[in-house]
Amino acid sequence: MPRPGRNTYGDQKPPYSYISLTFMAIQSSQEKMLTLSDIYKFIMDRFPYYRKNTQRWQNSLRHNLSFNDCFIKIPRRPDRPGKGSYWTLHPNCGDMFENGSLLRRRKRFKLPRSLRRATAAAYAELKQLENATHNAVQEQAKIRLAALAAAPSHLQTFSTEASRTSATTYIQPFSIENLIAPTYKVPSHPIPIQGPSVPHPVLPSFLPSYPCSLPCVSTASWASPISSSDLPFAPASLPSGVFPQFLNMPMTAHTKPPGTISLPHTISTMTASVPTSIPLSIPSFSMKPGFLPSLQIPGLYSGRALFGAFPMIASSPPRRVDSASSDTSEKSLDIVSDDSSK
DNA sequence: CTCTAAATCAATG
DNA sequence: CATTGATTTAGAG
Repeated sequence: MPRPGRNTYGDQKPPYSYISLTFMAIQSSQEKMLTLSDIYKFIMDRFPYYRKNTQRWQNSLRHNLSFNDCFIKIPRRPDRPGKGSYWTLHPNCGDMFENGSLLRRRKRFKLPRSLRRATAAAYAELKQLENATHNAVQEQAKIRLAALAAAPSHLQTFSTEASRTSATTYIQPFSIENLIAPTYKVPSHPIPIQGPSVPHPVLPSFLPSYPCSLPCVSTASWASPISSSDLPFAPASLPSGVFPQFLNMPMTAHTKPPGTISLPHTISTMTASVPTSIPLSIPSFSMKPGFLPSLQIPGLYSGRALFGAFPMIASSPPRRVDSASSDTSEKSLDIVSDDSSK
């Protein structure tokens, strides 16, 4: 009995349907999600039969992707450009081949009309989110550039009383670094986001795992421009019980532009409440000037702010907050800083 | 054999 | 690349 995984069919046609092949390809991937060309490659790598007549079977495969509800199209992230969407498996289609036959299923996996519409709506929503997020980033860039042209007085409202009275706090008050990544102390309460707001859609429970950023605009502070002892983040709101796989997943912090910082930390705990919140533990790490950090947790889908973690600077001066009253109310936060001294 | 999933061809966006 | 329809092929019971 041939098993999927090792190719022993030579030039003979493997006894798998296109659905099976696609299923295998997506399952084999780390993120359970592949582009069309990735799927092509998986099949052609494993089964020499499909190295010929590509036009024919690839057209059939595309037909299958569109036709079968068990395949869901996921939009690309803006930070992962390329052609084509990602394809993933509907989480409820796992028992499609429960009878063992990968050739023909007992029954087609078909979604009710309403769910098909919901899937399409979620897809549209995600694309909208990408746009909104991009717009938010652009807006922030404008605001910060405008701040560069103007006096930096309102930036100082982010700083503490002590730093405002200290002439040495801003060594280069007009530097890009101070505008893009200004030194400021964030109080125990989250900074209200001003300017363009990012939509906060409901997470469809049927959407699959997906690496994403978390909406992390919240309490945190860091020093500019080089080293940081804390990273801005908030407990992430997640649907409960849907994605157990994000436990112990590595996290990375993305900067824009450019680059990625790998955080040697994983999500260790997860409460069971609804919505689930994840206490994140993040050590100190260095950031270069000009960053827009965001947390990335592979394996977790969230249709929320794709660049939600960067600190927003309000176009109008926010009310000043005194960091001295640092009685933190964020009990779910679990910040681990190996830089105990600031 | 019947039923219907799967494959194929192909038009269209 | 993606969607959809029409049509044929073929697996399962």
